Amino acid sequence: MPELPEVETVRRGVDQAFRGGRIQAVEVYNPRTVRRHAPGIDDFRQHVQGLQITGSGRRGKFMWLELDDGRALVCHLGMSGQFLVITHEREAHKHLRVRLRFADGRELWFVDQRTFGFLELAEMDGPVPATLAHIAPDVFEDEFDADACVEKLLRRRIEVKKALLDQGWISGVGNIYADEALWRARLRGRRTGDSISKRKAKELIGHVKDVLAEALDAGGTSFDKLYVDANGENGYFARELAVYGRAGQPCKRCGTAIKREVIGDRSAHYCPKCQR
DNA sequence: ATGGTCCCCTGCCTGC
DNA sequence: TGCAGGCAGGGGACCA
Repeated sequence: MPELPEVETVRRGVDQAFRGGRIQAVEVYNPRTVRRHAPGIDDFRQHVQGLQITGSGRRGKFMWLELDDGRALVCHLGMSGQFLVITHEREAHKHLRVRLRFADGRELWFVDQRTFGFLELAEMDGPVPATLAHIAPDVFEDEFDADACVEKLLRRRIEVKKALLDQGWISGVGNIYADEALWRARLRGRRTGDSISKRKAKELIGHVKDVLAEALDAGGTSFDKLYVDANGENGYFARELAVYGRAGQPCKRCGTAIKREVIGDRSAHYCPKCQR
């Protein structure tokens, strides 16, 4: 579910609440959530408990908590993952998968309905965890190279929409913001990378950055209870969406009815008149 | 390396 | 009312 703006909003909330905190105990309620930790649940618990959170980071839709043993607790929210800061005792959430108990009595809950999310322990490899080597920098990172990105897109034969969802090219963009950036660029997601002009490709990258930044300012996009920030609050970008989820409604630029199609097994929303 | 297919899950909504 | 099918914001394993 969550894309870069939502993950960044969550990261900020968790960082603010728990930077400097010490993890006293770890409880894993669903083994699937730590499936990427090969040595298993017990090993995961033993290695995480007792550690202090010294900071946090994010690349694309992956976030991590830096630990005082030099490693990182890497987290991906998948389609429905949430981190909730728990300050007062309350009944466990139905989809609580992992509970981190802190020395001061507070808790950090990893709640995840669909269990596509995961937590894993990773060594740091420079600025990012080693397990994220295959994930490209996102548009807000210093390492992000817009010109190289454009050149790469122009050589790709897949649809631009698919390329935007490829985390090895640009990370952090998911189905919502891919559609929104394409609409802003007046570009059909069906077009292949090698069929567009360099100018259009540059424009698209600019719109990706803009839409992600605006969504982050609004605290992300919430359609339902599956995305809330670490304090349980909604984001407000849904009202700004131009095409995502608006099939049949008028284009905010030209009034033509927005259409929905399927590209790469995912729904794609676009204006048939002003996107070419 | 690149591109395509299929799978992992749970819950909600629609139509028969 | 019940049930099947479609759909949902993601990533990765595996294949050609």
